[in-house]
Amino acid sequence: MSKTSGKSGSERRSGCPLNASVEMLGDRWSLLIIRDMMLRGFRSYKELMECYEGIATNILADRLRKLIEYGIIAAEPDPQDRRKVNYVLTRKGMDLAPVLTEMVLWAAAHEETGNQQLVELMRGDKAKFLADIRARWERTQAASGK
Amino acid sequence: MSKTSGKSGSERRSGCPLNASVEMLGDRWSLLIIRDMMLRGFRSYKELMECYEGIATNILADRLRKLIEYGIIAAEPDPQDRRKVNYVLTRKGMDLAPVLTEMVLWAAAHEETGNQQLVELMRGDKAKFLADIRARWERTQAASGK
DNA sequence: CAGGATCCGTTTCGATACTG
DNA sequence: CAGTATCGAAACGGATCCTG
Repeated sequence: MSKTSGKSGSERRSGCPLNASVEMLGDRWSLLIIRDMMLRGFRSYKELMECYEGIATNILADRLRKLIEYGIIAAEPDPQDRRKVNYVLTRKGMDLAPVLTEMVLWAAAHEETGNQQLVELMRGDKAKFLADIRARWERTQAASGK
Repeated sequence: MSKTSGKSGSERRSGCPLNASVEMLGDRWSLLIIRDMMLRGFRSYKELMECYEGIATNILADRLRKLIEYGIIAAEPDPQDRRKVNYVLTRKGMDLAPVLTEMVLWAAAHEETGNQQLVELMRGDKAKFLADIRARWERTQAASGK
């Protein structure tokens, strides 16, 4: 569908750093989903759904699908309950941690914001903060048998 | 506009860091506009327009208006040619430099990307890179009489 | 000519209802 | 619980027109 003018932007704008990534991250939900998986440890559709009550079921499903397609998250069966699906960050997704951190710090500096503890944690020792969440991620990777 | 259901998300999702900011940055163009103003020194409607040939005039105008409204950029008359308008980053906008930098580095690590020189510059000494672009910005501020 | 505003067809989003 | 189907609303993109 949609062959009105051939290329709808993505192809035209490639070659410059960021253009392709914005294609994925440049929407209202993706960054929030990644943030909550990274910083709050969310893993299931339900957790994400309840968090932002505003999101529609189909939108959440769609964003999760696209994030998977893009290699930022992966869906894997829950080790305890094989019927359940857990969404986990891939390494590529975890590598977004510095971006998210800088964004939270920016937001904290320029907007009213909640969760000052988290902000302080980031601001105090950014490198340590990043190392810590990465280490936690490594452990979950090991736990899930990867 | 858009008063279909009273509160369209922003109010419901406040309190958590990032929610409000994503409202502004979470779209396909805003981050690219900021990047080009910050990293490539773009200042005019025309420069931006020609850069991403894909963007429609009304969309660019709309994004510029919203970025101004949000305090990320400002419009001021060109000192040489009073008919022209220059768009410049505010301090709040410049403070996005670390975010942009991390994003570019992420994109460079995980996507094919152009402009490797820029990436190398960032990766080599991130702090110096950030200090440099901020210093350049300070100079333009001084030059425009602010 | 730069910097938009307006109109219009197309694409995407989002709320609700519904389903395995 | 974890989504899919549907359908109206909003955003987008392109072309054109307006204004200083």
